[in-house]
Amino acid sequence: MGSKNIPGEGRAERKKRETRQKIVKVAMDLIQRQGFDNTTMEQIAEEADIARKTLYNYFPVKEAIVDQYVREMSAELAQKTLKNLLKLPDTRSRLLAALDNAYEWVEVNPEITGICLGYRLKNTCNGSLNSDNFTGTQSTLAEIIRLGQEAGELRQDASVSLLITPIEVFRGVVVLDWLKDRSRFELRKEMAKIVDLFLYGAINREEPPKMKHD
Amino acid sequence: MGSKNIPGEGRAERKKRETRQKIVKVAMDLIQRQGFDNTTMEQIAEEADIARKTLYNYFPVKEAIVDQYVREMSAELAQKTLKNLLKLPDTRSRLLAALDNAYEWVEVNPEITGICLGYRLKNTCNGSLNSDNFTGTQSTLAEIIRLGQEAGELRQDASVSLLITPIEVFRGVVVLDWLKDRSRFELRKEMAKIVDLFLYGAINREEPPKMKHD
DNA sequence: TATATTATTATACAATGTGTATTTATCTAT
DNA sequence: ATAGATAAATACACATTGTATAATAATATA
Repeated sequence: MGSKNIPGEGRAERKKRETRQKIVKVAMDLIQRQGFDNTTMEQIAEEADIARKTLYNYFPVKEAIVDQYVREMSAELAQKTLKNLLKLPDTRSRLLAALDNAYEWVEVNPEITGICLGYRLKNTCNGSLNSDNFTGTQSTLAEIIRLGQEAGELRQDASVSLLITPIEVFRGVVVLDWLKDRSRFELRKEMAKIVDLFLYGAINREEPPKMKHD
Repeated sequence: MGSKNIPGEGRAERKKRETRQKIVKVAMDLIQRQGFDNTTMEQIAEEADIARKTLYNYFPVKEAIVDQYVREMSAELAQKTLKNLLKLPDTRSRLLAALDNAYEWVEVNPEITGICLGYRLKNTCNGSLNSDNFTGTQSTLAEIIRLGQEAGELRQDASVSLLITPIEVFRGVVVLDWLKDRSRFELRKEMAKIVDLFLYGAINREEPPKMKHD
């Protein structure tokens, strides 16, 4: 514990950070072993050797602990993924690779994924918009889109943030769909279709456009 | 109460249906007046003149009452909307009209919308997939896409259910985005951009149907 | 009418999350 | 180094949620 000495950090701040880390570690151990619902805040507090009320000082709800954990994983994953992106030839393959990486994790951690997505949506609604709300996957996707625009491959009349919306959301939805019934389809195959739809749109290109005004 | 006599319905079934309706009515009155969090299940039960436990027999969680209400509203709205769709010339205008209608309601009921979306996502995760999980807006969008495919306007190599995913999801996301900070943009303008993106895709084209926005 | 079935209820319970006040640890200025 | 300021940790009490159990009431069916 406290292996890293961060310069402008007093004892209090360091201990807080350590406690926070310990909570996440201890909580995730319990949750992975017993399931989310079967793990109480009491237990987590006990195991982390703090009072229950203190635990609530660090994380206002149980889901927030899971969210913190997923953010850390996601950031870590994004860092690794980012390096490999430039090796790939175009936007399509980059998108597929990035999503593929993310799903690998999702497939192994379905419960955690579901809890985290639900929590984030709820928070989005309640409007407490955090500035550090940017997850690892999101930053990866943003970079892919930026690269695509730079190369002239993607349309430039739409901002990165507008373009990221659909693809980011597709990701969430496909995951949810898959969580509902894991045997129904293969996550990756479905994702490939969605990426295609995102890139080329829903309009039929075989025939000339039929957009007539009257 | 009990104004409609449904043929094969005994006394018990009728009373159950009536109680259910009464709960939704009473609960929504309270929630609209006091807010969701300030309305307790105790209060709702009291007002509906049933025991708290009985209330839980009808709705397992408070959010489920709101969801039920939104479903009813949504179905009603969809019926009205559907009639006007055929008068419109193409998919683009139909999509915009349908979403426009839906947003009118959302703008008036932001809290309810947020609660309902959050609840549905959570349920999706937990995998209890209801067969009657199809909302009014979804059926409207499905019909629009079906019409578009029939006219050869939309690509036919993708199923309705696949095509509906992105547009349905866009809808949710734009709403969420708007809920976060209602002053930031106009719901309808943003939606128009998203519809374009859905139809024409993110790829840069030689003769592009450029997005028309400021 | 008698009986089986199902819904309602009272009661008790575990757990979540909050508010308040007290104690403890850390930081800062002298 | 010490005293006071500041912030965190804690104990305690509380309202609320949602569940489990068993007794009671209402309804359907024979």
